[in-house]
Amino acid sequence: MGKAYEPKKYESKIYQLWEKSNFFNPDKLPGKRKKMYSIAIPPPNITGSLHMGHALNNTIQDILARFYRMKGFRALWLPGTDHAGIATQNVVEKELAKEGLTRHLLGREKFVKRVWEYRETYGNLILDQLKKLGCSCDWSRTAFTLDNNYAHAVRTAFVHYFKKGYIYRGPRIVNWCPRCATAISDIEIKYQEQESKLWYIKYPFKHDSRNYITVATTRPETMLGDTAVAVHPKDERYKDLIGKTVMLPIMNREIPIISHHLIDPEFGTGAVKITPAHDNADAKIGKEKNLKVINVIGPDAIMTKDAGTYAGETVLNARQKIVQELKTLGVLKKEEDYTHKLSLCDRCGSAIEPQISTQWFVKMEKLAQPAIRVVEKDKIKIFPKRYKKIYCNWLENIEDWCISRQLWWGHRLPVWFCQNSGQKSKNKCFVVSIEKPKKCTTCNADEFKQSEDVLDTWFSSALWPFATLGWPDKTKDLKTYYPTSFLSTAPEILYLWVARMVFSSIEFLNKIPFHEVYLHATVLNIEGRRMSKSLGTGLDPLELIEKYGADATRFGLIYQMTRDQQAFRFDERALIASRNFINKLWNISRFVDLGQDHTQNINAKPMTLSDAWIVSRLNSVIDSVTEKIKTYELGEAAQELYDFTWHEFADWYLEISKLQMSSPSVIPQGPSVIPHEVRDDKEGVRDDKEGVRDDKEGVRNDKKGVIPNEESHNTIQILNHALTTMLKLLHPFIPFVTEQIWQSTALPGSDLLMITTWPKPNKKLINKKSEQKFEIIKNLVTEIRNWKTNKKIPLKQQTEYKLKPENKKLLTQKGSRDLIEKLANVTLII
RNA sequence: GGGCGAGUAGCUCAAUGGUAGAGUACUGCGCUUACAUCGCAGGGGUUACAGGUUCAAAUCCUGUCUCGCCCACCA
Repeated sequence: MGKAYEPKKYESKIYQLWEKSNFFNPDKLPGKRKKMYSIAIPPPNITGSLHMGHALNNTIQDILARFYRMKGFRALWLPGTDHAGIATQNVVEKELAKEGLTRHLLGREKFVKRVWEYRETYGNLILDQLKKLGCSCDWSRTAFTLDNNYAHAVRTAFVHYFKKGYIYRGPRIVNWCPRCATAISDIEIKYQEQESKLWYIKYPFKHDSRNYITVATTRPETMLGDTAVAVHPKDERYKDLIGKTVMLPIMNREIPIISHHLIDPEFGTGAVKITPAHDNADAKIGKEKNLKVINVIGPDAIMTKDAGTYAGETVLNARQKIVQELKTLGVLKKEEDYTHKLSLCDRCGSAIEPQISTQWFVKMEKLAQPAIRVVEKDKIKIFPKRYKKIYCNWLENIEDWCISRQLWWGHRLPVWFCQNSGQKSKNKCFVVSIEKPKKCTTCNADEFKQSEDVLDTWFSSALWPFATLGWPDKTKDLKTYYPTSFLSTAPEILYLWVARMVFSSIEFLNKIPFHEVYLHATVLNIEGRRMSKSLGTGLDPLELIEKYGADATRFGLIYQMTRDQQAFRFDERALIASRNFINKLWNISRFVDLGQDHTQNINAKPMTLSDAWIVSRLNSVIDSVTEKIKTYELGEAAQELYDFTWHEFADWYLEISKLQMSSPSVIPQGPSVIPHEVRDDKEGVRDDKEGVRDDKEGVRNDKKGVIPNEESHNTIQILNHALTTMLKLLHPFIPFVTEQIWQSTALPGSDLLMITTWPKPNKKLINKKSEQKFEIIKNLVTEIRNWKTNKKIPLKQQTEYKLKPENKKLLTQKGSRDLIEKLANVTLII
């Protein structure tokens, strides 16, 4: 073993050793293992590369998987990737753009083929990166959301919902990019501040054309499609006008004045023109109030025939001309300078034109109820607790889920439109079925065309925990590992993903998908900004692994985190500290040099006060760390292990062990410090120190090559036992170095540390009295050293120290005087 | 705009209502045969601000300020 631990030298070798063992596959684990533990990984996008959030989240999962594996569970951590519709399609489109191509030029079939090629090349990169991090996933079960069997699960789910009447088709307003000729999602929109005008327009009352209500708008051209004017129900100015009608200028259409709580009385005049066809908010109000939808802007951003005299104009031309006409008509009250956020297509920069189109929906009301109940009743526990309320609130106010997307990459809807039927419109009669139907029972058609739409990516990921185990088939895996035990993920996908898995699982399997959910902290950079590639505020975990090693990266991340945190600023200095800690552990091991078969249970008995103290502390730490991992207090557990290993075991016991192994007589002795339970061994109590001291004459301070006396031998056993225990406790956090230490000292044929048994605390050995007595000695030693430092006496220099009278009583413990004198290099004057 | 969280040592974070701790940085000494990625010792905090409850407040309550995260339909 080298003086310093070198991660690069060992990490890949150790990982290979684990993989070769097959123990990542729970079915290959030794022993009976009746209890199951399973985690479905939040599948990263195939376009993704590991970022700090992944590093944190997967470290958390690996800690849990390794912990329960060592606890004797059949632990499954099932890995995989998500096809990630929009994200992946965009990435490939950008690639195409570099070649001067577009997906439209390529055509759907070739484009999809191209995306599959992309997936073959890059799709598993992120999984390889997880291996670098040390993740103990069962790679033999790796899943992908577009696998054939997964696709079957997706279609099964769709058909199920449809047959139950939960899926329907309907109009819906979407963000439409006129140039790309597609609907795009909210996340594909970028916003740009723009200097513009706010136009105030008078809408005269029908029966009193001299009076009017004034509305304010940034988009006067949409007024051609207005079907109402809305005010806030409690707005005193307009209260009496609700229900009256006004005449829409230019179009001379009679439209009602309605009320709606979404209207902000503070904005403009407090009265808003409602254009359900071309505005998101208006569409919602329109739907609620059953307003007519009039399309005045076409998908090409040209005014439609319903725009009357403005038909055929571009949006901007129409706007200018309409403002002119309003002036002429004398209904333009005023125009104001106004800066507003313009929605632009992220890809091409065109202005978004909201459009009504036909989409598919899942009715949420009945699905949401049981999903709320299982969380309310803590059948599924969410950590941190505060997210429970947030989750329930969202589901209580949930709207129907739009599941169709006009993309090419994804699961096409299992909807088959009848082609040769008597129906005039080809899209009116259709069959919903898993496979292409032979005949339509409604219209007798026998030619079909599958829907061009694909499903929202989250529709397929909602099935992840059970589809990956083989659902809808009743597989052995499903029976064995479902429901899963634990889900760890980022808080921002609580709605998008977690909630949807819950109701899907209840709907399809009548089971919860997982027992506990942990929403981990967001990793911020040191300035407190979200780590993001596009902002350039991210750190690359792989570079950190390269620099500090995988263990230090893991430990440093976990060490900075506490369970209920919402976010923390990532500090690279924590990784340096972790690297140093790992090196410390390495060197502790070099000193202790397990040197014997540590796979055997070592029965070390505390013989001295120091022994009793360290053994007591060790057992407390086992107990506490075990509890903390179970309740996801991983940062707290890491800190406790750090402190114990370094500042108790290494700083104190290791130093004392040197004394115990060289001249045991200096050690505080005595039956009083040894718990009764462990004194049954005849070695446990010694009464003839003098004799032993004589025996020790000439013995080197080197435990190798000497015949150890009882105490020295016992000290070695305690060192061994403590180190063995620490390695086990630390293994889930820093698996590589602990396994390497284990391997470099294990006998041939012994187990991997990865599958050794998790330590159990021996509560009989937790001895608070010994701990207190030892604390006194520690404090006294520190006090004397401090005195020496202040007196500028080198610590090594032997000197006399006059004990303060109040401290004399502290020396009642046999041998404690000798220990203090040795540790502080003083001769006590009492 | 709504919801949530956070403001504690120079920096990153801890602390069931009871003497405010750690890592890092800093200062002094030390290459003591596991480790200088180290050891020993030390300095450093009116716990954002203002009130209140209490024998006792970093902690509980109210308000203010600042920052962050999530959600959202400001025409």
